[in-house]
Amino acid sequence: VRTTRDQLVDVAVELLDEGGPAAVTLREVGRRCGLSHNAPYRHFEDKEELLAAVAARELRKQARAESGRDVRPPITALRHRMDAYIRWATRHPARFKLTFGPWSRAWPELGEAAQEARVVVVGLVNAAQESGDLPPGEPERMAALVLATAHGAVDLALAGHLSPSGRGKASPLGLVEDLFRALAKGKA
Amino acid sequence: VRTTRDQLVDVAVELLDEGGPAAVTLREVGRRCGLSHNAPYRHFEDKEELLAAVAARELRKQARAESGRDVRPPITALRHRMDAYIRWATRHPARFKLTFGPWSRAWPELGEAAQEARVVVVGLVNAAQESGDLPPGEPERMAALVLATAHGAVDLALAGHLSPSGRGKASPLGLVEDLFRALAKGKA
DNA sequence: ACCTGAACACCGTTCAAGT
DNA sequence: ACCTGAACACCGTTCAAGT
Repeated sequence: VRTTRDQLVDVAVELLDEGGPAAVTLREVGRRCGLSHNAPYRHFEDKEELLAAVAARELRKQARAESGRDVRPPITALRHRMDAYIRWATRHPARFKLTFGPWSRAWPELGEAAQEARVVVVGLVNAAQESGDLPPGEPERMAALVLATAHGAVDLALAGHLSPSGRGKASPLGLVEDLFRALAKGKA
Repeated sequence: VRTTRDQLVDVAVELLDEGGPAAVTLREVGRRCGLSHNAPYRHFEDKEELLAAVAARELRKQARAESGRDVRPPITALRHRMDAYIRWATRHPARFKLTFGPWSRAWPELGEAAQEARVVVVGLVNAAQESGDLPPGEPERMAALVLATAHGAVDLALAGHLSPSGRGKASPLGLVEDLFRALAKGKA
């Protein structure tokens, strides 16, 4: 079903991609939907709630993308998952930044989307441990380490702060692979 | 010297800490300095340049904090450095978020501050390699891995997305220590 | 339940003018 | 060189009113 609410979220993403966070305006969102300048208030408490809905939907979409592929070995599936995350952030930096933006309240919908993304990674880490590609240890914690590295690497890369000097130039995915190597050696 | 420009940056940080990014307003910054509502335009091109000045100053201050301590062994000094970074971000989330916010132009001052922070970490990684606490390998790249993990861990923690489930609960510093352990085992 | 139009208080930015 | 005051175009939000 394509509700007016969904359309408002669509237009918000459109504006976000076009002109960055500053371009997302309740009034313009209303106008692009052919409604009055404050029609959005019939569907969202305020601007922050619209932005939270955008963030939750995009993060959930990302979490479910490419999760159907059942690649072997599991460590490769895990690498593909983190590669998808990094490519998503690189391709849609404004959406990525919004997703982890500063919220003045807690948004359950967004928290659930984040958990959904986390659960997928924990499952892949678990499988990689069973196949012997990753050492034993609490999967939740190891997944957090993998996610933190991928997330931080791509965030620093977007800011242009990921060692732009010539030697030892690092890509976000390259750093994740470095982490996998370090973890794998630890198991031997 | 305490120039008017410095005072404007001070007030901007004050507003940022008080009410988040939305509270930082050129007009209010002017007012709090006892000037007219658009006096800031005599010192900054536009709002973004003021924010970039704030970000650059805060990041540089962070990079230089606790860099004088000469702790042994070097791996401990490196851990202290990352701990300082994590505590800074946790204590001043709005400054941290602003520092890595989305800029429409490149700000050399900010880039230099980031490089300054990076150089410190590269030096500590190098020392830890020489003392045998970290395995050999390009120091720039290993430093990028360490920084990415710390940065991503604290960013996820601020968003409340760092495995808030009971078991395997991870703190940003705990994840950095996990990384050190994985790297150290690799050297043997 | 959803929408409109006027209204209020605010903001970024520009401009003519002052010292 | 630095500052002021008026002005313009915009925005988030509220409210009375319509269907």
